[in-house]
Amino acid sequence: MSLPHAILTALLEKPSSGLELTRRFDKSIGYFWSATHQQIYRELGRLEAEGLIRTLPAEQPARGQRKNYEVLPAGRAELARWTAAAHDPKPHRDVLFLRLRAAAVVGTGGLEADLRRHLELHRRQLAKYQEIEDRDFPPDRDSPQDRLRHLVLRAGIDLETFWTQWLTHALSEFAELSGEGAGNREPADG
Amino acid sequence: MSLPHAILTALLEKPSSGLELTRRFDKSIGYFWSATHQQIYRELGRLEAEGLIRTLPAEQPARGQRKNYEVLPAGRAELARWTAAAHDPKPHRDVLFLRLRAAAVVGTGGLEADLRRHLELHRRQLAKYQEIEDRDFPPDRDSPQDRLRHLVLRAGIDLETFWTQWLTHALSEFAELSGEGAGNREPADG
DNA sequence: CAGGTTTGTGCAACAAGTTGCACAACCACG
DNA sequence: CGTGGTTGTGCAACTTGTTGCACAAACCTG
Repeated sequence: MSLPHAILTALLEKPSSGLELTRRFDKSIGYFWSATHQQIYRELGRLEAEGLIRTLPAEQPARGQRKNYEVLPAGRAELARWTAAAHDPKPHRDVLFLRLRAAAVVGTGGLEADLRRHLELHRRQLAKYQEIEDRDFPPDRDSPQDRLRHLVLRAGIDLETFWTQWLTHALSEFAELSGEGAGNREPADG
Repeated sequence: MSLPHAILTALLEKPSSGLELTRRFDKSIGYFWSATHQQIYRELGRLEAEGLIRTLPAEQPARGQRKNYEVLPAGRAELARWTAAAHDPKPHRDVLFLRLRAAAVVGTGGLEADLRRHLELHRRQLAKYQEIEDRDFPPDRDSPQDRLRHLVLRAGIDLETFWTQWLTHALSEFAELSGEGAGNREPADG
């Protein structure tokens, strides 16, 4: 439902080929919407068939040749419509919560190490985001576009902050649990 | 990848029929892993075929008859293995961030109203979680199982807190943007 | 006991995302 | 000039989740 609109946005920011798009989805856009090149090519084909984008008229190459796409007015209109339309927030489908719930039943053995690993990963991601913020969003530059992009980055920073704090708390709970004596790793059998 | 394990967890907590599971997925488990009854029935069939669960031997009914499932030792082992295995955290795939990024290109018209709606929804969800916390996690009850479940609930509370704060911030930015004069709703055309 | 509603189980088709691979052109290097 | 790596495009099969519907039994209610 959303990948075509992510592509339209990226193409409006700058007309690109499939591979260029893939690279941008590995960087900035990919922080909140990842996609493989296979997905992107498939979607580019659909969007072209629907008349929302077209290849830049300069070139008309054969298979295996680079193609540059740009957004047509119908594509811009569709993106504007989608952006303004109501979308319900979806619950956070996180495997980690599931695993904690499972651990309450089958024991916490091995889980702690992975929590530590996650903590480290989230700390790194947080540092990366903060670096981007320092580099790309100095206090003076202040166009509406900058503000909106900054807003998205802030969400990323705040979410990573949440994860580092929550994982730290979780690990301290784990430490207490295993410090309370035997019988805590494997709860009573059903 | 995770639904079967969610079902195993739920069945270990209490052997149930498909519909009972569906109801529990609409409540507590569904806060972080939702599933429809169709998904659940399909998965129950697979889990039974793999020998991880079985119908309670008491009854052996025909189609349209209630069936109660319980977890077999192999199922418990698989759940323990999965819980302890390493899983990489996935990026937050949120449509809202995509829409903000799109709004930076096609304008913010209409988006503000939906942000307000989201804020209201997240406030309500937060209130619901806090109610559950007050009701189900008094400071005295303190078994390892309780602690782990409380940890998951805390994550839900903190995430909803994040959303309400971030959305409030986003709306204040929007107010500033539209207060700065004309030409801000539709950025310069390409 | 006839007829409608609720409860419970389940299939089929579809949509979205993932994985694996194929293949063309271009470029560098001996 | 040929051959091997890199760049770029794309198909096919699979997995997971969603939507729509079918159908049986149980339970009311006149």
